[in-house]
Amino acid sequence: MSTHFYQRCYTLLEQIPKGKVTTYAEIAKALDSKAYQAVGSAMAKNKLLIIRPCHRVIRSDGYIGEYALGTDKKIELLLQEGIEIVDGRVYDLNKFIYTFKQQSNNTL
DNA sequence: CATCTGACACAGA
DNA sequence: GTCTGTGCCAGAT
Repeated sequence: MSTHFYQRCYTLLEQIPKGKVTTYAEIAKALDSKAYQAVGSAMAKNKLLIIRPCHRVIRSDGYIGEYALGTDKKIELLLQEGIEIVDGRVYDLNKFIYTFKQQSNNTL
């Protein structure tokens, strides 16, 4: 797989602790890119969605967004993680949001 | 609240 | 190798 970009997305996915969620934009920014949509595409293209907890990735609006197994399934999974979801969106996104640290070689 | 445009990476022709 | 279309989106109007 030469999809180096996608691989990075999957790697960041594993960085998300259980009970926490993140947004596509956050992942994109963590990759120093603005391809938030490409990040989502990585999840969709991912066949290991069972292994890769892509369900912990939601939209910046706080809404769950789409999911390969269906939005309802994604919500169910998040509920099991302990995320409070109301009316198809996270009640307190900022409460469960997880931001990636700058793991890049920041040699300032 | 609904709608349109913008930005980026990947797949197909 | 280049062009077009699209996608688990984001932000502004």
